[in-house]
Amino acid sequence: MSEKQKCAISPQRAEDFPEWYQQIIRAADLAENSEVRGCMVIKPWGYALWERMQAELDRMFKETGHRNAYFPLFIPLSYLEKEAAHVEGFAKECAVVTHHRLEAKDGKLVPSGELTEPLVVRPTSETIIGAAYARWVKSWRDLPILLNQWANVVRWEMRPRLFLRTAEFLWQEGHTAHETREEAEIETMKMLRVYETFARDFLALPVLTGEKSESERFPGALRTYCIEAMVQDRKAIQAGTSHFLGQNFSKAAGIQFQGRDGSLQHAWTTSWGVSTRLIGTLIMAHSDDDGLMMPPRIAHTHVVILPITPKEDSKAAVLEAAESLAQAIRATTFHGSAVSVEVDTRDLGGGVKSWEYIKKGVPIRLEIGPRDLAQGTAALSRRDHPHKDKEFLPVADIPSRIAGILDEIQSALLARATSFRDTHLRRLDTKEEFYAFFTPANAEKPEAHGGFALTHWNGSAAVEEQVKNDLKVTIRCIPFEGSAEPGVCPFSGEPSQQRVVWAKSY
RNA sequence: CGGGCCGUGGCUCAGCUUGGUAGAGCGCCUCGUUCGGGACGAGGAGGCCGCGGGUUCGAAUCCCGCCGGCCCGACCA
Repeated sequence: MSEKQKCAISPQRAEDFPEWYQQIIRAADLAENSEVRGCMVIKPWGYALWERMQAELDRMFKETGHRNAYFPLFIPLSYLEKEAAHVEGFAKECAVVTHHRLEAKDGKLVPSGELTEPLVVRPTSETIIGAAYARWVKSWRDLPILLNQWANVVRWEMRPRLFLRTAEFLWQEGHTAHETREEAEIETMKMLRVYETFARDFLALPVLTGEKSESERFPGALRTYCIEAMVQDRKAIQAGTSHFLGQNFSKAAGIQFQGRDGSLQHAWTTSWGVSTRLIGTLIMAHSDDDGLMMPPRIAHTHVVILPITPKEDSKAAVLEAAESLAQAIRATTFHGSAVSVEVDTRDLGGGVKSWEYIKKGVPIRLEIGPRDLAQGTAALSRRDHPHKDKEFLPVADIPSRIAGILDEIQSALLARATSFRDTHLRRLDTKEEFYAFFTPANAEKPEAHGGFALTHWNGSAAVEEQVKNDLKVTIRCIPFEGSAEPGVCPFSGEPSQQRVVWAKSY
C-alpha cells in the first residue's frame, strides 16, 4: 500500500454504513456469504463470539431453572395450521420438504418419493414443542415445564444480510408452560430481564425494554416484549424478544392438565429467543473505522501478544519472554475465568499483525521486543483507544493489571454506547419536529439521521401505518418506565396515555 | 415476489460500442533485505470471462433463455 491509510476499513461509517458493516465482517474474518442464497458461513472468529454468547446465556438460563432439550428440525405441515395467527405470520417464509429420495434420471438427480404430508423446516418451534408438551402434561404437578433449545431455524428471507437477516440462523428458543397466567407472565418478564442484563453486562449494550405494539407482535402471542438497541447509524435493532403466549398455543396443541380443583385447564405458555443477530448488533454498535471492537466480557480472546523479532540473535529470548508473559497472564482471571491470551509468532513483518488484531477487535495488544527485554517492559495498547497509543509497562506488573484494564474497556464501551444512545434520543411533541427528525438532508444517499423519538401515540394501528408509509419509522416499543404521562398524539390529535419509542429499524 | 443496475483470477475492476484466443491494482507463493505500526526488491502461481443455446471461419465482446448478486419496494429475529 503506497499511500497511507488513516483507517483500516473503507468506506468509513459516515460514508456508507451498510457497506462499512460488510467490510467489518470481512476484515475481522467473522463470516461470509455461502453459495446457497441467503445462507452464511460463520467463520471461527465469528463463531467463537457466538460460543461465548451461548456459554453466558446458557448459564443464565440454567440459573433461572431452565434445562436444555432438542426438538425436530422438521415440523408436520398440519401442526403449523393449528394456530391461525401463527400461520399467517410465518407461512410466507417457510421452506418445505416434499420428498425424501433422489433418483438418477438422464444423469441428474431428481426428487422422488413424495411425502404424504409435507414437512416444514422450523421457522420457530412453538407448534412441535406444544405437541410434545401436550403429551407430557397431565396434571398441575407436571408444571411448570421450563425448557430451552439451541438450534438453527429457517426463514426464507428475500433480502439477506450477514448476521442480521439470513435464511438460516442460529438461536436459542425457550419454551415454557405454566399452571397459571400470572406464573407465565412472570416468566416472560423474567427472561426479558435476563436478556437486558446480558446485553448490558456482556455486550456493553444499553437496551430499551418494553412491549411491542400489536402490529409488531409475534404471530400468535398475546404480548411481545423486547430489548431494543441503537446502533451507530441511529437505527433500532430488536436484540431479543420474550412472548407471553397466553393459552393460544396450548389450545392449538391441546396442552391440558387437571388442576388443583380437579378441573381440566389449558396451560399458559411463553417463548423467548435471541439469535446470531446479536453478533450483527455487536458489530454495528461498537465497531469503528478500524474494525471490530469486542467487549472484553464477550471476547473469546482478551489479549494478543506480538513478539517483535527483528534480529535472529535475540529472537529466541523474545519468544521465550512472550510465552512466559502469556503464561503469567493466563494464570490470572477475569470475572471468574482465565484470561484468554494468544501469542502470534507468525513470521510477518511490520504492523501487519498489529492491524490484524485491531481489525479483529482484540481488547488488549501487547508488544514485546528486544528493547523490552533489556528494560523489563512490554508495550500495551487498548482497542478502545487510538491505535497508536502505547504504554510501556513493567512486565512484572502486567498480569495483575489485565483484568482491571479489561473492566475499564468494558465500561468504556458501555458508556460510549449509552452516551450515543442518549444523544440521539429525543422527546418530540409535534408532527413537524417528528418528520424533520426522521427526514435525511440527502434523500439520494441518506446520511445518518434520526434516532429514537419518544412521542405520544393514540394507540391506533392506522397511525402506525401512516408513519411507516411516510417515513419507514415504526414503534419499536412501548417502554415500561418513565413514559406514562397524559399527552396528545401529534399524528391524530387524540389523547395519549404515554410516549412510545419510534425509530427506523433493522 | 415487482422495478432498476450488474456478473471477467481470492478482492476491486478495465477490456465489450467497432468479434481475432485475457489485463491492471491489491491479495497469495518463493528468495533476499526488513520488522517498535499496513515495508521494499526480484521472481512466480492463479481465469471453461456466471450457465446453456444461437450467429460466425472465429465470441469475454453480438442475439435469446436461464441462474446469481446488489439497490429500491413488500416481509422479517
